[in-house]
Amino acid sequence: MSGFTRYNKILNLFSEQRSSWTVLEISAELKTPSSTIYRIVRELVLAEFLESAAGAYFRLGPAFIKFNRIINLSDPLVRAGQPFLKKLANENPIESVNVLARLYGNKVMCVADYKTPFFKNNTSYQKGKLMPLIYGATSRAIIMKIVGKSLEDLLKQETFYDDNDKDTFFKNLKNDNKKGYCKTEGQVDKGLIGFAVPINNKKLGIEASLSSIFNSIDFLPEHEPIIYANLTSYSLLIERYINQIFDDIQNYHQISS
Amino acid sequence: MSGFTRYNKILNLFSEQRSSWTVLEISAELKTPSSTIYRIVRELVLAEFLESAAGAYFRLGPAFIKFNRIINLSDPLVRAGQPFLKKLANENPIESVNVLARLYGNKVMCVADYKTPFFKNNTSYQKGKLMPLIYGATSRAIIMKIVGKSLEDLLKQETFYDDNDKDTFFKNLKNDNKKGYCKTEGQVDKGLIGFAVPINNKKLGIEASLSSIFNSIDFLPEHEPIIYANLTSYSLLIERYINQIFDDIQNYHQISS
DNA sequence: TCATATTTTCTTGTATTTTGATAATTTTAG
DNA sequence: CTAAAATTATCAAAATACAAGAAAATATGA
Repeated sequence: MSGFTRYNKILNLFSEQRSSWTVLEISAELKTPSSTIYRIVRELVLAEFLESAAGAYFRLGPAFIKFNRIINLSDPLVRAGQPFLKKLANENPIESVNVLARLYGNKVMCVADYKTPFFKNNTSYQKGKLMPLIYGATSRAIIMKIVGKSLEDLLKQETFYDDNDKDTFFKNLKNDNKKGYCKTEGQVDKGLIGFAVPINNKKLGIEASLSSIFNSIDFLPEHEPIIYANLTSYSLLIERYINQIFDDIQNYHQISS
Repeated sequence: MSGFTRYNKILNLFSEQRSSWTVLEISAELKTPSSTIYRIVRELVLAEFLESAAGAYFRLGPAFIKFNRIINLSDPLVRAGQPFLKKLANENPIESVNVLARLYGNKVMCVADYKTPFFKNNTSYQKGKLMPLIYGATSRAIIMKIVGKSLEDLLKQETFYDDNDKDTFFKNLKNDNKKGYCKTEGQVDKGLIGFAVPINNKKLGIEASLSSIFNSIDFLPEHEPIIYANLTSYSLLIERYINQIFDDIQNYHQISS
């Protein structure tokens, strides 16, 4: 273990399922002497990436809350998309969850969302939660704009159920590209139906999607064109706004240098 | 620069005011050769603590969003307090922002909040933003339960305007303790009035506060007893709930070991 | 309260990493 | 396509992380 890995391995032990660890537990898990772990943990506590809790346990520290806020205030995608999610929700014909998601390694992560007040179910897409790459409209809308070697690399780690499953996936992807949007039902959450369109900005390296998710039971076929129209127009607005934010950042850097 | 410091120094350059940096800029700022910075930045990008953006710029990476989510789902204070904020808001006689805040080093940080739909102004207390220790009810309610050497250490870094200012501060603190809650007007944000009560759990090492903030213009003296009663009863509920969560965690660790 | 157990820090020579100057390569922009 | 900019690779010297046990500090419980 060397470099940042040494710290990252410890931080990555802390999960939704297990959010507190003692030094001895970490030491056992990573097969590393406890004196070493004590030293590293002390460093992380000093930097507020960990904090000590009751009974010799440690948990993730407030530095993450601080940096998360900075991202929310400054990430061009979040900044550009966040303000439109509520508006999109209000223009949808039925109760919905609206999600802005992006590629994160070879998973998909929601970075902003808005749920209408009376939408009862929960989607699996929650801010910060990693989601599978090949299931659900939210994810597929992101991949549909990726081509060639990039796509190949991305899918390299995915395992399809069988060759037929794989063929269907690629056929759907092609179809999505023709239509301009994705639609899936029950792929990620039973009882929910999702629609998504891609959001891209090559200059800024943004590969993302905007989606609206509904209860299958509320959804009627005549809603589809409205949903699609809303998604499309808001995705264009967001893309335009991203460019504007980019220009602002450029100007800022030019002035201050 | 050694150990985690070397990574932390770089990460801490990224702020609300300046959220993207090039390697050369970092190198100049930290007076460290660029070849070294390139190597460290590469490590941080690999771990997704940074990500590369357009034009050779880097910004904070999605790892922070991921870990922030884990904290929201698992931090005892956030878990215990979050569900009550909306209820507290609804029982207040006027529109309000309701904040759960905690000690973070020698600053105060909001970790959860709920604003009633028609509250127009913004408070400075935002999730993840560091706030001064000695101004505002939210902060003072946290310090009021800290005594002796801990208090001394905490205040060591604070600079009071003059001796008179300092005296007033300690007199207020004593008074707050007698009343059981804090009230300040316009200390942090002009036009806002804040009420706060402490939330503590010695076993878990929690030093926090619960507060309701109102527009001064909406506030009438007869609201005060209701506000105070609400804050007090919810703070007790939250403290009890924290204990329950603590027991759950204890059980979890006993079962899994 | 004191004695005991647990947690954490300290100490040390040695092994491992990190560093930074420079060169080589890749990417970007016109 | 070319030139500039950004990034990676190399490698010996310098810095530091490591492991193991001892020591200290802290928590626990009768």
